[in-house]
Amino acid sequence: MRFPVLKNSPLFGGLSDPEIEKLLDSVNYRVRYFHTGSVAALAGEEISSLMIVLSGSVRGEMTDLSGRTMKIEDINPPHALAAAVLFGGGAKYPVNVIANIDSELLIINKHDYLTLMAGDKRLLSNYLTFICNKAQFLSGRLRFHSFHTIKGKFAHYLSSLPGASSGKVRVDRSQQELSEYFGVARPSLARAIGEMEQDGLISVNRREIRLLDLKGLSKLTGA
Amino acid sequence: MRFPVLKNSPLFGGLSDPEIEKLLDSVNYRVRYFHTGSVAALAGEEISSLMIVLSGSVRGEMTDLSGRTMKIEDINPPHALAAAVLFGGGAKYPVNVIANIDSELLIINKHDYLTLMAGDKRLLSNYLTFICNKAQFLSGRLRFHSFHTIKGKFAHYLSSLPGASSGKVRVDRSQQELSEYFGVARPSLARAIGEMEQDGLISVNRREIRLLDLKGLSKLTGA
DNA sequence: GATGGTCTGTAACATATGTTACAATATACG
DNA sequence: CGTATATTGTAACATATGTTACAGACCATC
Repeated sequence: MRFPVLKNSPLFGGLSDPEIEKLLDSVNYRVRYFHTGSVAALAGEEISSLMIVLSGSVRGEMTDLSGRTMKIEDINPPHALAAAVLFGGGAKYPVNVIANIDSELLIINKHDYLTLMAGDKRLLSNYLTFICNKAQFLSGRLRFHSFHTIKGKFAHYLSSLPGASSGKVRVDRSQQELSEYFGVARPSLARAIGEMEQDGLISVNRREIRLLDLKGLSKLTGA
Repeated sequence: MRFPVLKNSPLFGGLSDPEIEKLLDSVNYRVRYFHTGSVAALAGEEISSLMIVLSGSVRGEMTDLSGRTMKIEDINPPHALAAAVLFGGGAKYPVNVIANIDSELLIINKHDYLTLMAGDKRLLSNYLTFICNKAQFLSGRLRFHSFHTIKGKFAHYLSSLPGASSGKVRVDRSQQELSEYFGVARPSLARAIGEMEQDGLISVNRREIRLLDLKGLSKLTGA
C-alpha cells in the first residue's frame, strides 16, 4: 500500500487497497515534497493536475493589492486542493497554496484523473458526490444572504428545520454558531430573536421554538 | 434526430447528432409532458433522475411556511433541472418545479446517466465543466459577502479587475449592475465610491479608475 | 453544593446602509 | 443639433446592525 491515507479521502474512499493500487499502477502520478513555507501553487496559475495532501499541511492564502496576505483555509490530509474548480473552464488556482509544515502532495494530471474516473464508477461517483455536495453547500449558504434582515434569515432558518410545518422546532446549534452562520453579530441575533418573541411570532424555550404566527414569519422572509 | 435541442445543451454540447443518437439508444430514457401549472417535482422529493427541458419552460418555486410561493428561477430549453445537486448525498429537489407553459422533459435515471458519462469522456467532461463552473461562480459570489462593508466589496472588486496591479482599471458594468451584484442599494454604492475618492484612495473618471493608495484600499478589505 | 466555563439576555451608543427624491450629467438616436 | 433615456451624483432622514460591556442563566466537574 503506497498511500494508506488515500483510503480515507473523499475521492478514493470506499475502494479497497488492491483497487487503489491498481488504479495508481494504471496512471502517471508523482509525489512532490514541499518544505515549510514553500509555494505549491500560485493564484492565477492554471490548474493542470489534481493535488492531494498526503502528509503535512498546506494553506490557501490570498494576497491583496498592497501585498498583505490573508489565510483562507488549511488543507490537511487526505484532502485535495481546488478539487471543486479542477475541471472548470480555464481553471486557475483561486489562491496561493503554501506549505504550513513539510508536506507531501500526490499529483495526478487532470486528464489522467478523468480517465481513471471513466474506468471506475465508484471513483466517478465519489467525485460527483463531493462536488455536488459542495455546490449544494455553497448555494444554501448563499441563499441566506438573499434575506437582507436578521429576522428574515432566522425565519428562513426556522422554516428549514425538521418539523417546521408542525409549528415546533428544535434549533440544532448555539446562538454563537448561528450568528457566524448568518454572518451577523451575536448580540444582534439575540435582539432579533427577542423582538420576534415580543411581537408574538415565536415563543422561545431554550432550544425549543414554537412558531406562533406563520404568516407573520413568512412576511419577514419577503421584506 | 430525436431531440435536436440537446446539441445546444451544456451537458450534450460538442457531440455530433449520430453520437447523441447512439447514446440515447444505449440507455433507458423517457419523455414526460407537463401542462401549464402542473408540478414536475416537489421540493424535498428525492432526485432520482436527470431532467432536461426539451420544450416549453418550467420554474423553480419555493413555498414558505404560510404557503406563500416565490419564484426562484426559470429553466428553459435546453437546460437541466437541479443538475448541480443530482449526485449529492441524499439529493433532494431544493424547490418545487412547475410548468410555466406546456413543456416536455427528457428524463434519464441518474445511474444510467452516470453509466453514459463513464462511457463517453466528452459527456463526462461536459458535466464536470458545468458543475465546476457552477461551484466557482457560487464561491466567487460568496466571497463578496465576506467583506462586510460596501467599500470592502468595491475594493476587492477593483483588485480583481485586469490591470489592477498597474494601478489603473476599467469597470465593466454600470453602478446599477454593480450594486445588484454586491447586493446593496445603488445610492449607497455611489456614496461609498464618492467617499473613497475624497479620501484619496482612488480617482474616478467615468469608468476609468485609478488606484492611488493600494495600502489604504487593502485596509478596507480587511476591516 | 460550590466553582468555573460557556451560553444567553440586555443595554447604550456609534455607524453603515437603505430609502426617497431630485439634480446633473452622459449616451443614444433621430 | 436636440430631445429622450439611462446613468450618475447628492442630500436628508430612517433604521438595522455592529460594538462593547455586563449580568444572569445553564452546565459540567470536582
